[in-house]
This record gives sequence, C-alpha cells and structure tokens, in this order.
Amino acid sequence: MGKLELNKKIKKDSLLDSAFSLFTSKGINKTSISDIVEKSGVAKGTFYLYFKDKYDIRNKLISHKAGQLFDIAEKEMIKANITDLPEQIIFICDNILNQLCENQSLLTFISKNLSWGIFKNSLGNANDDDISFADIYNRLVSRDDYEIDSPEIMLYMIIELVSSTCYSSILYEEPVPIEQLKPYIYDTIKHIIRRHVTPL
Amino acid sequence: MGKLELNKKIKKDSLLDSAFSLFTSKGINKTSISDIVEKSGVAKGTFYLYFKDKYDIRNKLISHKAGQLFDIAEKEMIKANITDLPEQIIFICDNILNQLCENQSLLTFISKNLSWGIFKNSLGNANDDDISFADIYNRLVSRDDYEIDSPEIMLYMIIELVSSTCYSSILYEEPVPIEQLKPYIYDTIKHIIRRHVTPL
Amino acid sequence: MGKLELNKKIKKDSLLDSAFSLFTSKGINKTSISDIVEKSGVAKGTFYLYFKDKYDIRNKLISHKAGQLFDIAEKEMIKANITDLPEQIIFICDNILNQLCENQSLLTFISKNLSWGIFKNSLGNANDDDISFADIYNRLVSRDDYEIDSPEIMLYMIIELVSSTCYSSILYEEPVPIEQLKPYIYDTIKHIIRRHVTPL
Amino acid sequence: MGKLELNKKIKKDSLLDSAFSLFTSKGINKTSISDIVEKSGVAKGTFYLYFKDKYDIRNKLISHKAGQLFDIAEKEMIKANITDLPEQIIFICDNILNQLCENQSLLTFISKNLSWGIFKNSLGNANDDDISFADIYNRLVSRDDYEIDSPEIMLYMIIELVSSTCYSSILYEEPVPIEQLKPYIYDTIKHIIRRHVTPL
DNA sequence: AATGAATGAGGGTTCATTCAT
DNA sequence: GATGAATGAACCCTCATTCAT
Repeated sequence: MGKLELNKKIKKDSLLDSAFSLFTSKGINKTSISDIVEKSGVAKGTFYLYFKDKYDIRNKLISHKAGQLFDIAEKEMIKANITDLPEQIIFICDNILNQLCENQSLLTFISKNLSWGIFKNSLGNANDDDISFADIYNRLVSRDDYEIDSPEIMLYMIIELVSSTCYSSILYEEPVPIEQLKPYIYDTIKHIIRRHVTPL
Repeated sequence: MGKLELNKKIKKDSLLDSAFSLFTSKGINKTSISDIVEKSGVAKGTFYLYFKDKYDIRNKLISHKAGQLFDIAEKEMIKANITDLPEQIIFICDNILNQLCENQSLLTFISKNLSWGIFKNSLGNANDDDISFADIYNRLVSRDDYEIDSPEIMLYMIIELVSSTCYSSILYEEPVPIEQLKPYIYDTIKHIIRRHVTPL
Repeated sequence: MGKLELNKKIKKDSLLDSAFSLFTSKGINKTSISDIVEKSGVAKGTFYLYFKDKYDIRNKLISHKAGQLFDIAEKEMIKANITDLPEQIIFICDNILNQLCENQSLLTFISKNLSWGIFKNSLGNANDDDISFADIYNRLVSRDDYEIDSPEIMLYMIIELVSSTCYSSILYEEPVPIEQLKPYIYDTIKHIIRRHVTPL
Repeated sequence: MGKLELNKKIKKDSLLDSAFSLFTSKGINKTSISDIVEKSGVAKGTFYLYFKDKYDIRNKLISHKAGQLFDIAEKEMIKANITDLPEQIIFICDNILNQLCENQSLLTFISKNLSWGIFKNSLGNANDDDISFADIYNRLVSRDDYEIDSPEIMLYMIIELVSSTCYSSILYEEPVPIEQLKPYIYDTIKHIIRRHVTPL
C-alpha cells in the first residue's frame, strides 16, 4: 500500500471514528457533517470524497460494527471449543448481548438503525477489510452434522428477537434488567432452534 | 363541550391528522412544522399552542395509533367470542399484523418509533379520549382462570418479537413474505405463552 | 394600506433596491443573496418570503426597470406634444437611448438580460403598481389614423435593433460612439416603420 | 508536430469539445470545471495548464465557433459563385441563420455570449489554426468594385440586427417563427447596405 | 386564542484552485 | 507534463421559534 493510499485510509478511518463517536453521543439527527469533519481535523469537502452523505456513513458504520460484534463472538466461541450447533448459537447470542451491555452507546447506535435490509446488504457491500457476516452464516448452514430447515428464517427470528428485546432491557432495565430477561430469551431461542434444526 | 372548546379540539385534531399524514408519507425528518400547519390550514404560531415540538406530536401520535391497533383487535376478538387466553393473544397478534399489512405507512411510522418506553408511557399519558392499552393489559392479568408468571415479561417478549419480525417481512418481503413467516411467529408465541401461563 | 402591509412593502422595495444596486455594480453572477440581504439590513430568510431565488428578483427588476424606461419616454413625448406616429417612435427610441447613456449601469443590467420573452412576460406579470408596457403598446396599435401591418414584428425589430446596437456603442464606444451611430440607427428605424405603417 | 505536441493538442481539443457540449446542454453557470475534466477524461489540474478559468475557455470557444459559422458561410458562397457584394452579404446572413436553425444549442451558446467586443477580439487572439473573421472582413472591404462608407458600422449593425432578432424567433418562435421574420430582416439588411455601399 | 412576518443560526453541498507526488 | 486528493470559503436554503398585532 503506497503512502498516498495509506493517507487516504487514515482519513477515511478518522471520519468513520469521528462519526461513530458523535452518532453515539449526540445521536444522528443532531450530528452535522461539520461536527464530523471538525472532530476529524479534515476539511468539509474531504467528507464528500469518501461518503455521499450522513446516511451513507451511518450505513457503512452499522455494517462494520455489526460485523465486528459477530466476529468477536465467533472467535470467542472457537476459543471456548464449542461445537454443538444449538450451543454455538446460544453462545454467540450471549456473547453479543454481553458486548452490548458493556458498550451501551454501541447498542443505542445499532439498535435504532439495524434492520434486516442493512444487514443483508452488509453481506455484499462489506468493505474489503470487513469481516463479513456472510462467512459466519455460510459456515453455519453448510455443516454436515445437522439439517436446517429454512436457516434464513431461523436466523432472522433469533436476531430480531434478541436485538429488539435487549434494547430497552439493557438501556432502561425495562420491563426488567437484562440478567433477569436472559433466561426467557434463551429459552425462546432454544425453542426456535429445536423447530429448525435436526441432528443427523 | 362549549363551542370554543370544540373549536380547539378541531384545530388540534387537524394538526394531528396532518402530522400523521406527512410523517407516514415523507418521514419525520423531512416533515417540517411549516408543512404541518400548512396542511392544517392554521398559522405557525398555533402549533405551539398545542404541542411543544415535532417530537411531542410524534409521541402523542404513536400512543394514539398503537392504542387504536389494540382496541380494534380486542373488539374483533370479543365479537369472535374467543375466551381462551392463549387463543386470545394469538388472535390479537394476528389481527394487528393484518391491520399493519393493510396499512403499511402506519407500520413504517409505528415500527420505526415504537419502543417499550413510549408504550408504557401511553399507559399514563394517554389523551383523555384515548382507549388505553392499560385497560387491555389489566383485563388480561386479572383473570382468575389462569395464573400468569411475569405477565409483563411475557407481553414484552411477544410484542417485541411480533413488531420486530413483521417490519421487514411486510414491507420488503425479506427474508420471506409475512404469510410464510406467520407460522413460525405464532409457534414461537405459543411457546412463550406456554412458558408463562398455567390454566387453573 | 395597514401598517403591516406598509412594512412589507418597505422590506420588499429595500430588497429590490439593494439587488439592483449590487447587480449593476458587481454583476449578477458575483452577487449573492447574502450580499443583498446584508445591504438591505434584513435577515436572510426574509429574502425567501418575497422572492424564489436570485433569478426571480432579477426578472422582476428587469420588467420593472424596462417599464420605467418606456413610461418616462412616453411622458416626455406627451409633454413635447408629438402626435405623428413615426415621429413618436423615433422620439421614444431617442429618449430611451439618452436615458441609457445617462445610466450606464442600468444599460449593463438590462441589455445582458432583456429578452423578448421576459418583455412579453412583463405584460402580464407586472406588479400592481408597475406601469405596464402593454398600455403603451395598446395605445400605439389602436390608433385610427394609421394602419399598421404586423405591429408586433415591427416593434420587435426596432427594440432588438436599438438594444443590441446601443450596448457596445454606449459602453465601450465600439465600433463607434453612440452619437456617431445614432443617425444610422434612426435611418434604419425609419425604414422599418415605412415598411409597416400606412397613414390613412 | 512532435508526438508530445500532438498529445497536448489532443488534450486541449478534448477540453474544448467537452466544455462546448456541457455549456450548450447545461449552461455555463451550471457547468463546473470538474464536469469538463471528467467528460474529457483528464485530471483537474490539467485544465489549468491550458486555460485560465471557465470564462477563458468560453471566450475561446465563442471566437472559434463564430469563426466557423462565417467560414462555412463564405465557402458556400464561393461555391454558389455569388459575386455581387449586397447579394454576398445577404447570402452569408441567410446561410448563418440556417446553420443556427439546425443547431439551436449553438445558437443558445453564442447569442447569450456574443458581443462585438469578443468578436473584435477574435480578430487578434484567434487560435493559430482558427480561420479568422478578420480575413473575411478584409476581403470584403478591400474590393475595388465598390466604395463602402463606414464598413465597420455597416457590419456592426447587420450582425447585431441578425443575431438579436433571430434568437427568440428561432428558439421560441416569438414573436413569430424565423421563416416569417426573414423577409423583414433581409429587407432591413438591404436598406442598410444601400445606405453604405456604392458600386463604382 | 390566533396570526404569520421576521429572524438568523446552521444545515448540506459545491467547486475553483493548489501542490505534493 | 500530468495527476487528483485536499482544501475551506462561500454558496443557497431551511426552519424552529418568537412576538407584535
């Protein structure tokens, strides 16, 4: 990577970092592009060399951050040497939930903006250096020790269930704190898995 | 209600209607207070006699519209003469889903903004003439033919599951159209109910 | 006219005056709306209460200023008690040319922007208080002591001839100063009139 | 011409072509230098190696395109074997008018920007490879079978008359379509010529 | 209570120009 | 000579809010 290429990457990453920091602290609506470039220390026009507008940088951030969540969770799972598929899914959910508990501003950012559409998008549009959600998905459905009925529906339901229920529980402890809610969530996830997965 | 009282109600309702129509067609971010008052045919200053700002009117609309959804569903349920609690819950979910299918702009509006917080809020702050979600909730938990373990958690999970999964499925048929998704949703709801409800 | 109405008129006129002054001194391209409102001493937003954009205020100014030119010329003509139609036309042309010599910034502004289209427009859209070019045109063609063949073509040719030839001659004395050019212009105008007008 | 020389000429011509195409389709104000270089496929900085700014390239284009008009018209005239001076002038006017009818975007571009000043300029500054309007002018005034009184004034008046009257007539058929206007224009041109030209 | 003219900060975006490579 | 990333001033325009009427 040439010096110039490197410089561009630094600028872009700096913009992404600044945007993320501002989006999570002030919210997207109240963050202006002026804010982002000021925090990045680059000129206003530079922003438009890398992103179309505020929503473009938001979508790229969501894909990136969501991918990171899954990637970290999977790495931990492998380290823990878990091989049973249902256990793997539960582990990943739990790990992600824990990451979000530790990083509530990330939760604020992701949960308000994550949708299945953007998620699917991240399969294709992922930046070159992004760890893609696609890999995890593919490793999951291509296992030969299980037969999965409609894996996409299963994942969709699990993801939506987890991400929608955890939001208010983690951030506001409403209706109950997350630790109290977890057993119910995992019980439901197990049920969903049972419905879709058959060991061979 | 005096003539003056009535006039005020007309103005306020007109503002609410206009705001709803604009929010659902252009989105909240792109709707200005100027747009709302213009559509309502009242003066700009008048808006501030009734609402604090755009987000105030949005929250009131969400409570109101969400309440309506439940109210309609419950009325239909009574008409259908359904008394078994699990069946009641399924019926209400199905009815609401159908309402949202018929009214996708309402779905766009609600789903992007509905959160447990605002929902709970609607229990207290409901406009005087609003049918409150609280009533339905109370009727549900005070039945003497069932024992419900953590009814709030149960409802929370069901509501979040339904509202989060239906959004992308209804609007974009992603990952599958809602009719194909429904069996999986209802199966999961039944599981959740079984976990919480014991017939006496 | 109420106090409020009067205040609005003052603001609008102030904007028109400021715009005219800036357009003639710096040119339209280099005049920004910020410049105009600053010179007027009103807020930026106020501009948009009265005009759509820079080109809107320009067109209104052109109509207005062109109308004034004709109005002054006609008034002088009446004062001079000239009744013969060809002499009237020559008189008006001469008077307008003299006005433009005296007011070269007006010439700069008008000549670069006057087109038959905008001119015709001014017949209809004239501000209420504008003296309309239409009146002069109508008085001219409805005389019963002359028969005019295609009066619109005649006027079009005279107006275009005069306005296009005077521009460079007055401002840059190119190819010759206006006083030297005038005989040729008037000779040509007389020829055009002869071609179109028959005394009865 | 060396290979390098040739390469430079290609770049420059490409910039001129792109600019012309954009100026005529979007207008000068809405054409940016970015647009021009993008269309040309050269880098932004390259533009400044050949032109000072947007108005520099515009003036060069006007000279060039106006020169072309005259050059084509004269070639056709010679081909048609017309030798009588008044007939030559009429022929050239008619030919140019026809060229502009066929190429209305060229008319838009030229008419809004052509002025006697730029025209005279083209006599001196003409690009090396341009056919100069000066040649035509000189051939015209140096004939020994006619005496011309003030040839510059004559040409000035004819050019301004034709270019100003044809604009709205060709583009908007206002006040009448060009074919209907032509007899009046030519009649007036003949009158102007008669006034200036004496056969010897 | 109702109006709507006025505000002016601040938003997003463009673009001519520079200069290190 | 050629490049194109970077600049940042300047642009147009919006809009929530106020307040005299």
